[in-house]
Amino acid sequence: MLQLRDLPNKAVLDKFSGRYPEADVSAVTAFLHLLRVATDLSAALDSCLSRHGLLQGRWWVLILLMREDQSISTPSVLAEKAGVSRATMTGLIDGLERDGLIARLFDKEDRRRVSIQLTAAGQAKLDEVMPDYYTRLRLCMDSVTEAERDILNTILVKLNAGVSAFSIPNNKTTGIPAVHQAEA
Amino acid sequence: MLQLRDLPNKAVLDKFSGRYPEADVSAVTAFLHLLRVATDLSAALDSCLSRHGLLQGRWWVLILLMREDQSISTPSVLAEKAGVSRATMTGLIDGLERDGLIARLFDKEDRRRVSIQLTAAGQAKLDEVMPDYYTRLRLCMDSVTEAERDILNTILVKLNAGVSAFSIPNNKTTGIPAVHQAEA
DNA sequence: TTGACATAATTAGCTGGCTAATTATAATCG
DNA sequence: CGATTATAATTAGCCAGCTAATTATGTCAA
Repeated sequence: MLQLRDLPNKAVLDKFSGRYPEADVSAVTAFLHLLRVATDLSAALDSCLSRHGLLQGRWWVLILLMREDQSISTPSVLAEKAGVSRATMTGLIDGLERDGLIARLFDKEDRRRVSIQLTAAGQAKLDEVMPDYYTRLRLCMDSVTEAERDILNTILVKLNAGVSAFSIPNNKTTGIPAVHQAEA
Repeated sequence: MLQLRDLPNKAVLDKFSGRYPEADVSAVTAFLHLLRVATDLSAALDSCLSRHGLLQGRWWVLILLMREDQSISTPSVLAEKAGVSRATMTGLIDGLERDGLIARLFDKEDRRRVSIQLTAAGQAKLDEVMPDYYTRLRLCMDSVTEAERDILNTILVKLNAGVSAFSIPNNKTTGIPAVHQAEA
């Protein structure tokens, strides 16, 4: 994700909105601000996890396993739930297996399948990481009131619905007939 | 950034907050929701830009140049403002130069320095991309009211201040004496 | 029953980020 | 002056994602 160190100030916004009348200044400001803070939060989370020898991808796999009964799942399901490709999940599992945090269990019934199970060491790692993560997150969000959290969620739902606007064909500005974009 | 496809539901949150009393459920929910939506917005922006042959890094360099008088800057300043390393900026500039969107100008005074200038083709590319971007962004944010945008910004400022909580040493949960962490 | 297709996981190779090392040049101080 | 230090950009090589291809296995219908 883009690391926006230098958000536009008033003068820059005026310059751009002068040249591009399509610009909605408060929308641009809020959008860039959101991306910027989310990137910083993500980096901060990484720095917290790395103290425990984890990164977001591997940490999330452990969490997904702990959510399951018996702490068991499969690579393809984990890939889907973590939002990464199966190839990437294979790599994450390789690393976690090497560290003894998860184990591969080969399926006798269907030999294409592999089950992934959290080991005792993996659970112990979570029991070390999660209290630290939760404590820091609580502190991070401390000044955001419950009312603000509710409104934030409301806004995020709206934004999530709006994401599709970025994929809708726009023949006016691209000059490409919409029919061609629809084919792509 | 983590691609959280599967946010925790009530049952999962209860399970985790039962085992880890440090968890603040509404904080966790809002935090993950924010990261999730920001990731989706970032990916959507990429898909918009890629229709014009750009990605976020290269697009942002063009914007940073257009902000400047004469549309000129230097690799090190651009790296700082874009939040990437100088090495990465060298690569971005290589690509943009190859496509003729920017030009390297060698400084006669100080031969270590290189200036980077937006070319006419680069400005033309922005004039093609920005209206499309702004139009889509306006649509994306359409249902978020001005009042909500204000509150969002307020919340983001608070979260930004809270980011440091992730880097504060926490000797209770890590078991590592704070003095050692401070040295690291 | 066997050929075509489907599915699961992995491997191979690409990309864009990073850090550390390198090259070139300038500035400073004994 | 000339050695040391500082600065700017680049190169080299690492890592974590990705897609596409591969391997292995299972399913189904002619």
